Amino acid sequence: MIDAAGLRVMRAIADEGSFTAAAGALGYTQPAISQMVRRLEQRTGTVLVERVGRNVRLTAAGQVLARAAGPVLAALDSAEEEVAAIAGLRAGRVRLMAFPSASATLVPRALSLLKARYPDVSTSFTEAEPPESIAALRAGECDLAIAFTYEGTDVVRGEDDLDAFVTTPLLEDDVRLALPRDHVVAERDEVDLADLADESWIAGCPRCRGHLVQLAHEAGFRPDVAYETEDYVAVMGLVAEGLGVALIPDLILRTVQHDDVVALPLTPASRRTIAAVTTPDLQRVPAVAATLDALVESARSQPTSPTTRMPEPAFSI
Amino acid sequence: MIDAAGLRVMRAIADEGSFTAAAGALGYTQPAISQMVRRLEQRTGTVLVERVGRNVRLTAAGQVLARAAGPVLAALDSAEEEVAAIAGLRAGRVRLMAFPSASATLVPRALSLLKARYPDVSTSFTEAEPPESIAALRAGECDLAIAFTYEGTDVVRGEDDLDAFVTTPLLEDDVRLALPRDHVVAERDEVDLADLADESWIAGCPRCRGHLVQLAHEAGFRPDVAYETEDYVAVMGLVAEGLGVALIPDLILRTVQHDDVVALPLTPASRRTIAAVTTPDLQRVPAVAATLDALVESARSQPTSPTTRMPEPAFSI
DNA sequence: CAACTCGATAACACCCGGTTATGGATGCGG
DNA sequence: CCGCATCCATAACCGGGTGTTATCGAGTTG
Repeated sequence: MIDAAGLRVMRAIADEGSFTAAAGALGYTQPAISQMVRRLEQRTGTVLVERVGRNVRLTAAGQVLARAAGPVLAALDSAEEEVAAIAGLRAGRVRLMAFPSASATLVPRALSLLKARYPDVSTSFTEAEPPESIAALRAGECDLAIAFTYEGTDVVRGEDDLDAFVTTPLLEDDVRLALPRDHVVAERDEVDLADLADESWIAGCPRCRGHLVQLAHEAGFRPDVAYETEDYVAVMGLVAEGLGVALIPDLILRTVQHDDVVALPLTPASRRTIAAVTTPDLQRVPAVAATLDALVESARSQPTSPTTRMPEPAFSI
Repeated sequence: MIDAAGLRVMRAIADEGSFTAAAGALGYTQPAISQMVRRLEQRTGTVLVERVGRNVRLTAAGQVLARAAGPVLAALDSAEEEVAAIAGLRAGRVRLMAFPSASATLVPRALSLLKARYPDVSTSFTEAEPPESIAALRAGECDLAIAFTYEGTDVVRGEDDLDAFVTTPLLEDDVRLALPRDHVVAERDEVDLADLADESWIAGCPRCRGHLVQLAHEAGFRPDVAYETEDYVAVMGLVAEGLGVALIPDLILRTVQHDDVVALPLTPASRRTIAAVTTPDLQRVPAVAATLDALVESARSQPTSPTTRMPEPAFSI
């Protein structure tokens, strides 16, 4: 019934003492004020201003409205400012989820970039493997998920919600074979998986294990998975001790090294794609977009090994 | 930029969890909400709701608006209620001014009537003779003035602002001649002013004195004004002691009596009109209108003497 | 899989809320 | 005392904000 514009006008009249002056203060013309007051008066059914000679004066009811204007307009302005802050990246929040090996490299750099640019955007970060992070994204518990997929398969499984998500490729990461330095094939430049059909295998996360089984299947054998751990430091230790061989993404080798372990490229090459996933809506949230930018930049500045390269020019947003 | 309607919509969405439900709660249709949100989003330049599957969820910015809605709308409602209270006579204020003899009779009864009907309308009352009360009315220091005028002249002098004021006649009050009981003409039923040309006169307020001089002039003499006082009790005392004669409005004789004084009708009759004066604007203020009604009623219920009668049916409002 | 329901969109209508142009009234100053 | 400046009111007009109905596509559910 009564809106912010009305209050603004009443306050201006109270402050300025005349319709014309109020109009000037608000950037309106005088008739606009005149009509606004008339509308307000017939809406409230009360006289709001007393026309006295050439000027006007507020009645008791008019003063009530003029007095109410302060708090209301202040609250409105502050709400607007808060939203503008979010829009202008002077505020906002991004909830990020990433799988462990991204947490070690991509994410810290990206968050640091973001912090440098928009110190007032707050970020929260949770480690989660792709399936859970996508679920969290769908549930609205997360704004940006960093997931990976092995060649061929899609980042987001279940083609049902194809454009419910938008994925931005960040890195392509070669999968290498880790084996003890004293292994017979450790001398080679590259290695065929079939040559290791009889080895004991060490598998990582469930999806990585699935990928291993898949690759082995293509090479014509079923791998003997003797150990399973998601901790790649442990994997390296196991490999170094000669307890087995493992597939390890190149990105991890950037942070986890072991003198007694060599990591060879595979033939045929296998590769996983690391991508940021969000929803079309969230992607338009400034803080999310900024984080995405930071992630892309962080990925671009990763030390590139010969086998880890940038993905195709990202399917543009 | 952002108005109350927008906040109301955002809050409804937050409360109801869907556009359709929000529309229902607000009495709108669903597309109205849909478009409102879109407008808000392009005004703020920010995503406010996240479309997730079939439902929607507010983004951080959207939550800011939904949260801001509470205080703002509450303040708006309370302002509206306050104005409605004034309109509905559950609040409001009337500043009344009246000349002394009205203060004694008309006003107390009117204020008592008003208080009984609208206990929450507050009244203030100041005694003032007509010229000052009209000035106060013009200056906005008073909402309702009770003035009187002697026959012929207008209540509001200065015909310049004819319809700047609106006057409501309340009573017609005969002017009588007060003289000592033992005076030679005290036996008559009525008296001609010319018969008292040689008396000493006692004058009241400046205007009353002016009226006396005027009447005497018409009767063909200049009155010898020996005493001047605005206190009618004193006037009666002076008359009783035979120090002079006086013109006294009948209304005053209702409250001020003296056994040794008789008050006779004049020929030709002289009469003053007592009227309430306000401005057209103020007359439409409920509390003022209610006070005016009470005054009219109070006047109607005054004990009527044969010479004090109701005025012509009031020139309608 | 069908049905229901939700949101988006298009097309349309209305009136709110601004504009310009003009007139009447007030108050001031020569 | 009479213009003149100024203030408010009003008329006419206009754009667009804000609602409507109708329809469609898509997600959830039995």
